[in-house]
Amino acid sequence: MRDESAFMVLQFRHMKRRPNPRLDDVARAAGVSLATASRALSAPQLVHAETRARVLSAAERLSYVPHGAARALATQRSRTVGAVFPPVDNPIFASATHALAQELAAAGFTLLLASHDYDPDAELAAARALIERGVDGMVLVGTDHAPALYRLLEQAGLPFELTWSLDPGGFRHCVGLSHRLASAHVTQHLVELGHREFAVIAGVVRYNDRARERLAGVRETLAARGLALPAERVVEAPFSVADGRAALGRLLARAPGFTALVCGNDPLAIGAVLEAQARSIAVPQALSIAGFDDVELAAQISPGLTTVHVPSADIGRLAGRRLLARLEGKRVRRSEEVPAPLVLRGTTGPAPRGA
Amino acid sequence: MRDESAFMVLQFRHMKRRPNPRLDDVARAAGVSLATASRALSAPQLVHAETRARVLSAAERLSYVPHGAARALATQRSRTVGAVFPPVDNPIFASATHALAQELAAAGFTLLLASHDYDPDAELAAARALIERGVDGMVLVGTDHAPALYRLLEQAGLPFELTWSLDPGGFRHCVGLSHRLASAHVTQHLVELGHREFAVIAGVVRYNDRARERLAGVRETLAARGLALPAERVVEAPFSVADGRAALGRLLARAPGFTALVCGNDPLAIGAVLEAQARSIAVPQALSIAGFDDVELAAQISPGLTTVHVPSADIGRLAGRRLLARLEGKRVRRSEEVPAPLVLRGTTGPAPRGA
DNA sequence: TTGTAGGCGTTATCAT
DNA sequence: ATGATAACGCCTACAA
Repeated sequence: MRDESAFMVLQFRHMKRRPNPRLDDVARAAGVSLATASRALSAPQLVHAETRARVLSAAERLSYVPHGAARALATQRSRTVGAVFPPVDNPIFASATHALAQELAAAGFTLLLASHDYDPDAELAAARALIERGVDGMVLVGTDHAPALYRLLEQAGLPFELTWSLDPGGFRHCVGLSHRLASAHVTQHLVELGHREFAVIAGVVRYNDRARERLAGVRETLAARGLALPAERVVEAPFSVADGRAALGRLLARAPGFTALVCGNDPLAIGAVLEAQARSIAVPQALSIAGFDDVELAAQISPGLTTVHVPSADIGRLAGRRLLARLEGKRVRRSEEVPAPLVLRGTTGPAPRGA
Repeated sequence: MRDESAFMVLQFRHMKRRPNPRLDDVARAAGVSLATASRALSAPQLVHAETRARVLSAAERLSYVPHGAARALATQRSRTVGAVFPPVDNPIFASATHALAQELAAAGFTLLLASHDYDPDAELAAARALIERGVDGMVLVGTDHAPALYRLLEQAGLPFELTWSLDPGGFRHCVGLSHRLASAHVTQHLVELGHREFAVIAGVVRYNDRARERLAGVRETLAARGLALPAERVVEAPFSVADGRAALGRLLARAPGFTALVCGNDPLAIGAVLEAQARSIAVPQALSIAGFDDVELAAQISPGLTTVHVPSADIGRLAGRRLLARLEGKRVRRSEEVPAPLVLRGTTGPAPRGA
């Protein structure tokens, strides 16, 4: 029972707003018990239609807002899902975040979002914060995570989905693609165009299985054909168009003579295209360039960027859908692969004859 | 040792569905009362160093995780902030989201994120969901919100920050800039370059005060100079490079003869530049083009895009910082303006002589 | 410095 | 169909 006198004192002393109405107040206003009011709102079928109407109108009149923490404490579920993403300002993660949030909202769930800068410790800390907040499930990106994070999730019994990548062990829930395979397809395509001299601008591979696998895909494919990929022909660069430009500059200074350039992501590739054009290197006549991700701009620059289409919004949506299904006790297949087709546009072409 | 305890816990869970340890368990393991354990964790200075150490190690050993909902219920604060953003996949919002999340995390707060597609009703619903989750504060974008949303926030006594825009009434907390003024600067710059025939690709102005104000800035400036801006010279387009390309096409078909094109945002402007180049319209010799936002790519295309620099990450960071300050009872100035300088690059130049 | 006990706002298990 | 009443896990006066 609330202490009305304390409430009055507050009124007089600080002119404080009256506290938000509780279910208790709604019940009283509707002339029913607390229990009935609760049922009327969260299990309407259990209550007489007329009573229910009285409760609902009372709630409306008082502009009652349920208290999530109290509900969470009583039910032991928060209707909340956590996601910890590397820089959310990477456009591909941004669209996944949006899709995930929408998918969750449609089911009455809310997204708790944390981000970090490709730092496993920061990721662990962020995840811990989300778990304390009582998220019912979690979405992570890729498979490179601190062992302590996996332990934490498993000990807490929290369902989680890995995204973008497929779990190599195959026993964790994930929705993504084989970056190695897709990258191999790109490389293969260039080999078939007659290219023999390759260079690579890889994303930063540390703590990033996607970047690592993409690079491995190039390496494997070239090795299988007996083609060399000397160390000077491989540079790592962070994620931006400017980095792509600079990286191409470094490659050209260090080990010119390549006719095909495979990039770890689209911004890097677009940067490389811009830099090549600025140096009057004809793309694709003198240099073929391929990217990865298929961001919007890839189709808009000219020539259009050959790349791998990664359905990032779908990944976010699917991760949400799968998590929601699991929370309802449904079973989903452990590993879900999304299609990641090679998209051929204008930046790749036959190797120049003289090469 | 650490591995050992993890192993033991797993063993235990296997044999018996042990619920997660509560503070109670920690207290018992440390041989202190529940209250002391609580203080040791959330008000360490109130507890004897040695006792504190015992509690902390017990918590560690049991891998205790505080129950956020219970804590929130008891303290009436969730250490959580909500943000409801229009499509988070817009890169400018993405970087703000990232910065906001980081700023909050540094203070031990977590971000609840919801997004919508420029629909005030969806926004209202999303905000309501966040409020139910007990957020301590809220971040909104712009000033175009359902009156019911403002009522809701004020009734709940929730502190909130409007971002990107400045509140015209000047009495709501906000951190942003005058889109009208910045847009006027862009227009002014083009007028000074001798342009007299203008066209505009505006963002969709419905439910979007930023787009509306930017358009108004162009209109006002031209009107003040006695320059016309006929209706056929203004098109609205959603947010994308492809839309920018198409929009320029429409303008050229409908009312050619303009020498200056002001765009509501950078993707639209970049699309226009690409389309002009595809049509062999020299930029800026035959057509000057200006954007708004200064996304990364603006500086990378050639010629570089003249635009207004909007410090979106700063906006996110500041919104977080201001909200946190207010939650600590500090006062912040109601309206905080961020600098939004005009950035002159290569897409704008003197009007062609013959025009 | 530490312990005891009441309360935070719901849900859920009982009766009725 | 409805009502009374324990939980739920933690915080925090108040007492010792």
